[in-house]
Amino acid sequence: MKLMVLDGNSLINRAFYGIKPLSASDGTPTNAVYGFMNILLKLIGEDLPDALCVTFDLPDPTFRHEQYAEYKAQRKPMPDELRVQMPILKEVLGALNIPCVEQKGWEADDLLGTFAAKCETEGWECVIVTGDKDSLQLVTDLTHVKLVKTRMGQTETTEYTPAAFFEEYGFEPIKMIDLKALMGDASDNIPGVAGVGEKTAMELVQRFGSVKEVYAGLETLDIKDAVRKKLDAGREKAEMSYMLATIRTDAPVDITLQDSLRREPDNDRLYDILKRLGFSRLIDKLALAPSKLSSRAASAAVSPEIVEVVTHEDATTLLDAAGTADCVAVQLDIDYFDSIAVALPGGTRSFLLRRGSSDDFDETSKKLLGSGIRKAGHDIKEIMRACLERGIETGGWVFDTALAAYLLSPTDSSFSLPRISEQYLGYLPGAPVESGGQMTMLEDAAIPLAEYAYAIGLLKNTLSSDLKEADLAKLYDEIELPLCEVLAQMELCGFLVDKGGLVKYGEILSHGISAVEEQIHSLAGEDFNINSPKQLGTILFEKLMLPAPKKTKTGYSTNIEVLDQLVGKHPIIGQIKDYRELTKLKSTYVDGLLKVIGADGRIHTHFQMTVTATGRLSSTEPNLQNIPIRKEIGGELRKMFIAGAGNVLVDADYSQIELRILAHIANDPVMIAAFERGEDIHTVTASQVFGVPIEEVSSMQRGRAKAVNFGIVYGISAFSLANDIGVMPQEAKAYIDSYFEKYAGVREYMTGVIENAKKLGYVSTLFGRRRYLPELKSSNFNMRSFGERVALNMPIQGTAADVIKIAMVSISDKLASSGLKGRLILQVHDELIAECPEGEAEAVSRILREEMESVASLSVPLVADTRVGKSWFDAK
DNA sequence: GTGGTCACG
DNA sequence: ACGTACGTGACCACG
Repeated sequence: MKLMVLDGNSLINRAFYGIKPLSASDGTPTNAVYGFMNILLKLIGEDLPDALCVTFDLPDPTFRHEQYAEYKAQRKPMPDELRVQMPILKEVLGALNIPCVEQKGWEADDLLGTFAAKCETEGWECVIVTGDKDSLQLVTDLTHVKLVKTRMGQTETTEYTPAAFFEEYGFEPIKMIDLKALMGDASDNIPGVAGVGEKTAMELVQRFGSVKEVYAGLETLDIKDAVRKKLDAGREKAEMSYMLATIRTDAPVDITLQDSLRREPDNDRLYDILKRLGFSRLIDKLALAPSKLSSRAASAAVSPEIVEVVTHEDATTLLDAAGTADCVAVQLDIDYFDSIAVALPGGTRSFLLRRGSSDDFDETSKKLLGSGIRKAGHDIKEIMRACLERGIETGGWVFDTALAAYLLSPTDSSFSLPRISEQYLGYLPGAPVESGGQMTMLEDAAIPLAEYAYAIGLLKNTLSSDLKEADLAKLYDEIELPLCEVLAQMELCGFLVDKGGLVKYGEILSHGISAVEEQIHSLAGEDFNINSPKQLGTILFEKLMLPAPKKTKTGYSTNIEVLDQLVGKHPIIGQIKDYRELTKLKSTYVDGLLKVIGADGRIHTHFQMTVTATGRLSSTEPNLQNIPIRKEIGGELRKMFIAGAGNVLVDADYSQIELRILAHIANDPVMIAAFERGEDIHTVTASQVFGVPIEEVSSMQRGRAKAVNFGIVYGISAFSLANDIGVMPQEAKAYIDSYFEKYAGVREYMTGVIENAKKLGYVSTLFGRRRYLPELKSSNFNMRSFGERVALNMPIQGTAADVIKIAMVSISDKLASSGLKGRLILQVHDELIAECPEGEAEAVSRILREEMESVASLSVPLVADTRVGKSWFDAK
């Protein structure tokens, strides 16, 4: 049997400080409860305990440690945002049927120790979960401690067994008491021996075993005189500290091990609480359904009446109404085009048409999708693509609920229709319907569609007024919505691939891989899976005894940084680097791309419009935005991306768009002047930072200046810059200081943008795109620093994203209106690729360049370079 | 499903 | 004193 006992106070504290602020719709802070739940569920999943309980301490300073009561009183009080979450957590635990243990006057450690002792008596295993190292003294063969850390919202645990503890500390767990008796512990008000700190205490315990033995041999043992003196003076304090540091195991808790055996949660109650807290992902994860009561209550007010359109006459009536309406809401099944639902504005009904049961289904749906009817939909780019693929003409899409929700808050985790409907309307469409009661004539599968259409109609109202309120309407109407069709066309077009060439290239790679693999295995003296970081780590750092410079939480790190440090120490390293490079190319690119070449020989990526936090697009299935180019062998791959017969590719990319945007936003005269004169910005920066004339900048200096420029865009820190360019942090700091001295406008921008973001709670781009930054309010240093870096970066990266999106829309218009055959086929953040007949190359190049450069008039010129070629390799 | 690794801007 | 660049997606191993 296994008991898991969680240190409630410690864990909720960790969660509170480690997780960005979250709140329920009524404003109640919820981050600590959320974090606690995640830790709890993760650990239960990992450890599968038979019994569970959570301890909470209610310290009563007069009961124990009375001498130090005054220190306790000075402890920082719990922040209000955390205090209000304590009862909520207990409520959740109650619904989970997990017992909470509180005992006035007893500290968390004593309660944990008491449970551990109970387990030891019964022969149960015990896992103590806490964020506090104090309880490590409880570790035995039966009792393990899992130490929880939260980093960047991620929770990590380290399990301490007696062996793991010994490896780290060099003595047995129980000797923790001796350690603390000597070094003391300010947070627990244990004085320790004055003048003895961690280092000395560790050494004493490791060498002599215990406080007792140290004092027994104080005169004779080999101890530095200075230390001996301090120990002698602190004898009494040490004895008292030993007592204070010893965790007690006799707290009078009235919960038995039997009481803590796991029981089924009270699902209805749990659902209601989690819903109130807005923890929808948790609800999904726990597969909780609304209880019958709350389901009816939540949806009764807004569920539409579903009307099936059967006769020709029904259809005509609907089409007439839709044609005169300002905007109708439409949802359809884009996989089969078998059903389509329509909701009229202001109505309470949702109309459903289905192939097979509606007369003239094809005819009617065609009219509904046509440009004569103004429509709102969810993810209209996907709908447009689906229509284009089937040769169905479509138009009249004037609202997209997914895009609207994305613009309002791009960092939300999902923009699925039910999610945003629940978020903005409190209505969950497509929820399982109670069977029995009123019989419905409709198949269950069709009901969600009708409810979705209805939700889209309601959402349009809410979201469009929210967009106006947040000054996002222009961005939405003039950039995002028009872009949908551009992207749908690009996806439809696709990128032609030389399949035969790709296969051959794959074969060459395979030969290379076999050869390298063989060499690696022979150098290692055994066969193993080189792709397994675990096995590779064992070979490198245990068998070959190479120095392991870095560890990950699961083992040795074997990433490229580590390997680079080991180059020259063993011939296997270079081979492993080659192996990695070759297998990456083979599996991700050659095999991966071959899998997604369409019947037309072209690759049709999917552009995601609602994924990134900054407004960029992303590309999936496959990702065409990360095709290799930096290394020679990978660049070969771009030769396989080609133009069709008689066509060429036109590649246009912005030059230094992010730094130009920075120059504009920061209104920095030095940087603006450099761009106006058309100078190489990295060289200019080097000249500024290193104080040498432009002509004398060395390539090393230019390289470092380039890293500084990148760093500025990302929200720089001396540490990371140093790491990046391989200098000492002081040196990196000197570069940054010098940079800010020369580019004073940039410095002002950096401080100003953060200040402003703290005031407003968000940052925005030149075109008004927003990103909210709750991290800035975090009391956790790392979290807050992250928020500050994002505040610096998002306006730059996001403005660049806006700029190229605008260019895409105008290029697409211009290409069509000038009667050219050329079409855009790909976007890679600052680069656009078009395909056109050879004869159009010049005209298309000019359109790309001109439209890209004239998107906005900034205080620096926007510059785009174009090239023409038969393959992506040639055109770049 | 998650973490490590590595491809891109 | 804290631990460190910004934004993505795909593949593999492993639990």
